Amino acid sequence: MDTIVDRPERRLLHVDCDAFFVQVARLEDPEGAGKEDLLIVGGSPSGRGVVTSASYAAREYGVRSGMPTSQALRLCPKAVVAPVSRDAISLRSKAVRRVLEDLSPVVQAASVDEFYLDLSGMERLLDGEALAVSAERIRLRVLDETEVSVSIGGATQKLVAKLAANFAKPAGTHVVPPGSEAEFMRRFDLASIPGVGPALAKALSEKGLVRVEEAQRVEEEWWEKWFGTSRGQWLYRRIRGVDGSRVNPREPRKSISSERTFFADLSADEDLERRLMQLACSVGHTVRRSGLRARTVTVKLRDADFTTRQASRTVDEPIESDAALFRIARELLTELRRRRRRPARLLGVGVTNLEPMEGQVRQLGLFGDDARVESERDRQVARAVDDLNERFGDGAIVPARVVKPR
DNA sequence: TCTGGGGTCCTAGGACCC
DNA sequence: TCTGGGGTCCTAGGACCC
Repeated sequence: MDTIVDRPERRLLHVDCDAFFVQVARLEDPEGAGKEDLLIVGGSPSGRGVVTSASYAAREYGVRSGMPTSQALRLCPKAVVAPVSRDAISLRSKAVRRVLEDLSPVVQAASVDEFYLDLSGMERLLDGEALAVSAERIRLRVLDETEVSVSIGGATQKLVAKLAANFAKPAGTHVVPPGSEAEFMRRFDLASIPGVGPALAKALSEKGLVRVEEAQRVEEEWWEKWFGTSRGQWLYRRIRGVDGSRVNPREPRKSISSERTFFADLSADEDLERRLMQLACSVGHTVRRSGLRARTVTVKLRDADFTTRQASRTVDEPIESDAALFRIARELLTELRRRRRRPARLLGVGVTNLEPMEGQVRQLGLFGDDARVESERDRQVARAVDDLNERFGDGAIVPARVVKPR
């Protein structure tokens, strides 16, 4: 149960990095792309990319993250599109997190650029410091130690703290006092509430509801009638700024995946299988590096017409090797292609049903190693490849051929 | 205008077990 | 002959977030 009843006046902060990818691009390349006022980060190498993050100047032209880069450049032709390395993103993100962990007992990383802090119970330690003062102190400390500009929202609820941080952007703080959550919510459109996406926003506007203010006047029974008990109640609470969820420091990873949109659509099975192999190896590597094994493999296929399908299979014993991953993935891909055969735009491999690798006792095969999904040799090969890649750099070792079916 | 890549969570039907 | 209900797991799809 995730509902808080015993502490109605929690002191929560939401720390949100301002245009994070743009900031990191500037820090990484201050003399080059970093100098551009109109800067867009994004666009995958496929050339079919979308905007990951746009500078505030570019946003004035209507550029938004998630927008196709081509469209962004039509809106803002003078903008410069730059890439930013994942390592740089990850290092900066960790740096911000370390500072926050120094300042707060409970820190949850909600994504690379968002963190929740719970300062409840620290009143005495902070000498009765007002939450707004704490927020500003933390903002300055992060900026000073990491060069990353953040905005911070404070409230009794995560949902409200997050909206308050958005409200304070850029480089600001905003605290919503206990008891004024519902009032604070009234300034927003329903579509800006986290959890209300395009589909739900459309359903709401078809009922004539666009503003939170209007929605707050609708009685609870109507919400339940329209959206069912659970979803209806969820909405009724949410538009009043109540979500009750806790700040959770560490949640175990539930899935690992890798997918690629091709530069040009692929039709040949051999081409798809080669890409599938690369994806399986990438996922396998992450699985092993994380000290995990997986029981369910999923293949995702997006056809040229953007129809997206997936197929998955669960095996009895968790696997970790590229070879086993690939064998299952290939069967799933074959099945998907049998059902519908179009040029493929995107291919993905993912695993779920993750289990920790350590402390696992491998059962001895009832039918011997050959009948198993994954053999001891498969695992040894995978580890050897990991070792070599670690020594000579990722990607130094690639499979010489497609592994034969068993 | 033509839609990335990494995730989480929810729903719903069917299999299977008790 | 027709007919239970609850729980768990698997699969597929979809909404949503950054």
